[in-house]
Amino acid sequence: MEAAAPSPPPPPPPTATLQFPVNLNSTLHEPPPSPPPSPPPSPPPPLPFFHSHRALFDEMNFFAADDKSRVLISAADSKLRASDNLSPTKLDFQVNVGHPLNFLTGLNLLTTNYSSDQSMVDDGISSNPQDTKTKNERAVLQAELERVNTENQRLKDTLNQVTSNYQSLQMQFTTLIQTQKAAAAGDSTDEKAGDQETIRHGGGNNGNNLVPRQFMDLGLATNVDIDEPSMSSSEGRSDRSPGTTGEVASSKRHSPDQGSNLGSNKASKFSSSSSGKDVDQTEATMRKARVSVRARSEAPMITDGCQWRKYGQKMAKGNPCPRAYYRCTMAAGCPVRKQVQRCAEDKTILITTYEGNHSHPLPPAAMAMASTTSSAARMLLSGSMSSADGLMNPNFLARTLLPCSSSMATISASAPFPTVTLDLTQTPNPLFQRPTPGHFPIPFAAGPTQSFPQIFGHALYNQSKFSGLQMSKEIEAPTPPPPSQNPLADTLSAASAAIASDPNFIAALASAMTSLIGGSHHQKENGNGNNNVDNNTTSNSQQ
DNA sequence: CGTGTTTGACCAGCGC
DNA sequence: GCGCTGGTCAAACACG
Repeated sequence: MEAAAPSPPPPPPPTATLQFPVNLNSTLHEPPPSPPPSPPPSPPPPLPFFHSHRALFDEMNFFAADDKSRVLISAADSKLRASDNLSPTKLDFQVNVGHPLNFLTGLNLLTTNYSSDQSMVDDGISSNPQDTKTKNERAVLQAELERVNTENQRLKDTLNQVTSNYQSLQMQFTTLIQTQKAAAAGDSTDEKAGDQETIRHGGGNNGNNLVPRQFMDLGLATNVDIDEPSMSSSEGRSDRSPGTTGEVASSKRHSPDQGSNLGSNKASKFSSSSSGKDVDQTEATMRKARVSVRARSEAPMITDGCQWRKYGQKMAKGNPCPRAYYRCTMAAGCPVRKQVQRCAEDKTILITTYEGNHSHPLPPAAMAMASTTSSAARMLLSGSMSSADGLMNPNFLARTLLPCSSSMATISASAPFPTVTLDLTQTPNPLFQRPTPGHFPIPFAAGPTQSFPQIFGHALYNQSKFSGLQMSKEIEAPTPPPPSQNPLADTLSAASAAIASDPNFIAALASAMTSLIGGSHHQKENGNGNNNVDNNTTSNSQQ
């Protein structure tokens, strides 16, 4: 009974709702309700914080909305400038704008003399050498702020451009696939080879461009997926009025058939034309594509930023832990559903399986996970469309979806549903292991080398269709995925590495993911998985 | 009273 | 056809 858990009403999201990436230091989260009566407990000024958190501005801004970013920085800036009404706690925070250089000394002075600086900071008449020094340091800090602002803006511009390119190329890719499908209809054997070839070598530009675009989809793609329009058709079914029962039946009960269509009738259906039927079929297939996420968590459910309503629970065969069924309630008719179940072998592993695409805007917190799963599903289905087997190299997904981790991605296109599994239980990336005060520390903690197969689920062991891509070899290997084994993987590796090498992106991604998963604790505690992420999505009492 | 959860019943697919 | 299983429904219930 999840609802039975004591769930005090979530505290109203503080103004610093973007703190979620900053959860590395919970002390920064606590807005001082009133100026602390005493200075920070630690005698030495907390300036060193700043050094370690300097990059947080980048990572926060990376995902942050513009306004919030500016607010954040301007707030810090104002704190640097203001000398009044600054509590010692706030002063600690301001230090975070610092530069890893020696001007910490200057800040130290500022802090040390804070109580008596009220008059000397702004009067501008003091000839005190300390004052001059302080001013210099302030100037340095302001310059640094300017630099950070500029960098942030540049990153956002780059982000927008990449996103735009991605969407454009994705459309081209889809068109290309369908065109090839039409051309090669009826010849499934050649079709597979041709599609694989398309992915690997399909046009120097396309093949190369495709990779980073899909990679970027991880955090940037919106929920407005290509199949989004068709979601409206599924919205009617949520009413569950008797009149829509037929639709429900057609959309739900036929799912296995749709899954089989991936292998049998899909080609002809996709090659029929570019009419809405194709779109419907794609959408229907997409909705049935599943993305599973394995993560270590003792929370009943990982926080992905969405609102979910539990609508069923069943005991699944072969697992003593019940499987819970949730549907997204962030918007009426949202077709997204997920199943949550603990791994039978290791109950610390939570297996969350997502299905469908959101038919509504998502908060930033949900965007990351939703985009990840959506991308995985789309990629899987792209593979399905290009290949009757719906195959992809696991490295592709692993590096495309989670480039900064070594988590493994596996795919099963076998019946009943094509499934992508993202294994986050063995992420060695310290970013994911960083203990987060105030947050649930488990989620991405790297446990011992996992002993589970990288794939799970009903039919996932039936990987006969994957033999051609050495899936099983990698899947069964208990070690991290080996280096890429084909040109596609090489290309992807290079592209992913290039992007992943950006420390800002890594930090941002890590923060986002950490936040997403780390919030699971709060979700259970206060029934709000977003309260630390986005004030626009507040009041979403989950479960 | 509204919202969300629980849980038994129901339905469809699948294998024998 | 029958039983098993996965998935969903919906009435009952809990909670704020």
